[in-house]
Amino acid sequence: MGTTVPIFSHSILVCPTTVLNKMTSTESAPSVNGGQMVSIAVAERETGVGKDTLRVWERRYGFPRPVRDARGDRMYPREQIARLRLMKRLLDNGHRPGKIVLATDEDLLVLSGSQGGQGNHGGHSAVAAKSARDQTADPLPHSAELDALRSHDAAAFRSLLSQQMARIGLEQFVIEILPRLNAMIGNAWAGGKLQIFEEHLYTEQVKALLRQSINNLPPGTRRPRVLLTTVPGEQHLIGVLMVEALLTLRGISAVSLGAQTPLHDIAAAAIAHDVQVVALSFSLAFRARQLVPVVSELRALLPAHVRLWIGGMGVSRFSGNLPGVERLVSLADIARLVEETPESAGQTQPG
Amino acid sequence: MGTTVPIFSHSILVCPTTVLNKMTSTESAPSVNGGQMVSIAVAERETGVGKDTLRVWERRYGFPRPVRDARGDRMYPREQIARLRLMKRLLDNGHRPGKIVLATDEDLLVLSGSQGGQGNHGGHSAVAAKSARDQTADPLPHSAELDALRSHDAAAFRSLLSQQMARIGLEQFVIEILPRLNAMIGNAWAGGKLQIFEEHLYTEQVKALLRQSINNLPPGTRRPRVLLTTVPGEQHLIGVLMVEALLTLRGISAVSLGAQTPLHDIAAAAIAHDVQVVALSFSLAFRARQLVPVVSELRALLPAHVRLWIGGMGVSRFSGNLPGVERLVSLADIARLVEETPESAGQTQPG
DNA sequence: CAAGTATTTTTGTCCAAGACATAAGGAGGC
DNA sequence: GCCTCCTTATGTCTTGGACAAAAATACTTG
Repeated sequence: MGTTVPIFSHSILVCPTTVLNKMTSTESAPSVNGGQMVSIAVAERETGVGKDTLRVWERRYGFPRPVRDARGDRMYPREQIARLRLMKRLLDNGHRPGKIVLATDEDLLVLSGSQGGQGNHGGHSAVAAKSARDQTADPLPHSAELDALRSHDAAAFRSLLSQQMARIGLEQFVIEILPRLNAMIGNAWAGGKLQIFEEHLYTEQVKALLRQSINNLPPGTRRPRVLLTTVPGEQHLIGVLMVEALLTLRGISAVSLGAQTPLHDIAAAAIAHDVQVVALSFSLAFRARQLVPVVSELRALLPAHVRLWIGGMGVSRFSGNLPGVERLVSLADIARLVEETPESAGQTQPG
Repeated sequence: MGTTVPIFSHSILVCPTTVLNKMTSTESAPSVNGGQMVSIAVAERETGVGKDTLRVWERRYGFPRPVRDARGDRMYPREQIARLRLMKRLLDNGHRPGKIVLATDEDLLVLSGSQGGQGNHGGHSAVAAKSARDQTADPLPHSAELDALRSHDAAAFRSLLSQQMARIGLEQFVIEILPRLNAMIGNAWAGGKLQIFEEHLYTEQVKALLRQSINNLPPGTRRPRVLLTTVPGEQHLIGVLMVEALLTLRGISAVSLGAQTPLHDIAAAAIAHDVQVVALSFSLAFRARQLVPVVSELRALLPAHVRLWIGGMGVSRFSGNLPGVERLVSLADIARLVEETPESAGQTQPG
């Protein structure tokens, strides 16, 4: 998912890290102890907050404050898990743990409901939270798509998308409708108005529709050959699919490697597949600070004659320029970039 | 990916756990240091062996033996990562770390090549390994598909798959060809005969083909309604897609939430979508130790009337039974499970 | 010798407290 | 308003020790 997605931090692929810790018996034991305690491994899995982080929060902020079992191991009560989940969501929206641990549960709920997707980082604090309570929460534009998602009607949602696509065409659909939808879903999720599984459903349906559309197009044959993927740390593939659709629409051959290809392997693949362009997609969930170093590194690994395109919401917030790297500010830029690629000159009609 | 996939441990979406630990720069930095070092977080992601376990192995067995960066942090050379992957694979097959750390790389290859997917647990040891050396090492069956992948010809590879599917039909293709291919790719990858990006390409192509096939079928309408997804920690979606294809082939309505849905949200989705069945896919990359606890936990979260199916290579190696959970030993079992589901009785013809 | 039980070894996960680099926030200057 | 320097906040990593569950081995008994 994700290129252009305003995204929900741990939506579809949040968690994975370390691997689940403690074993099964640990999990069964809790249920014996009154039935509602979970080990630190389970807590990590259920909240998306790492074990180390859970311990350090406990040490620094005094929360969470798990009880200990006979062995001295942490056992988290369900309520703390629930609160951790809430906190995690706020963290993903730009809040800081030091601030929100002090807030009351009520404040957390208000915070999660009041603020939009991104942008408003900074000044948030427990205090700001209270003032926010006065505001009317985020108006969230009404849309048939959102209604379909909220009523869990995958077929209806899919139909709505298909109809729009049929009406305005794949290109316009990808360039105009999808970015808007992505933003809307992202906001709804961030505001707690959409559950995680509803957002998963959205992502799956859009991906399926895009893939279907791409499959129905004749395979691209024209230059430049483009390699599509995301870097490690970026799980969202929607952006890649959107670009793949636009390229294939123009008869350009695109090869997708899916998400999170190690940089070294991207470079190896670029050479093996003999592409002229490598295109990367970055969602808002991608750590902003990592963008420049990662892209620079990949640029260094790639042969000089291979162009590097980067796009997605994660790139939009970055203003600088990197030598040898081309930014895809809007999806419509693809046309321009394609024309600017020398290898394509013979076959595309500029202007 | 992954349900039934014999899979390559970190294929497409390896990482996730906690959030990527060290940053990307960690990943990029190494390339500066001679180009092939990875942090412990990355090592965990790429090998499937937990951080704690990596450290304890180093302490006890002297392997892996990472170098240290300026900060004193472990940096694993690529070769050790490759060896760890091989070891992980053997562990998943019932070997024990204390034995195989002593074996030579050659022995590891022989072991991984000589024995099939599962079954032969028990007596394996380094000694057994050596005797195995007499056997011909993993012959890696020659296949046109593998050749196409190795020559990076996505179109040719896709054609091969399409042709086979057209010849024997989607059902047989999913039940017979794909598991074999997955196993072959997994072996090739584990044996270092396939690069990461080649395996990414494989995964993407198969997923695209499956999705295309599913889209071409009429949407399922019959009971039971099935919810498909994977748990946090399991990124491989191929298994989910395979099951989705088989269900849709039978006219059964399946809803897919993609990979890594938090357990809580799986339960919420099951209720919201009013499904009779939740089906999970586990690849070999999924930590064996976590299977029982995770499944038990989800079972507890789900309403009693919702059935829980688990399948994939990650489940095959588990022999026990869990109350209220049904194992999908082979893909062909789907027919049986469907018939056994009460809600479907009115519409399916048993026996 | 088979089968079952007790004992030993192996193995993964957890804990503690500390260290440190990077991110975010804020101050100051152009 | 934008950029740079400085301070604080935060997450990840480190070491060495501990322990329970699983696996392997030894031992008993029929």
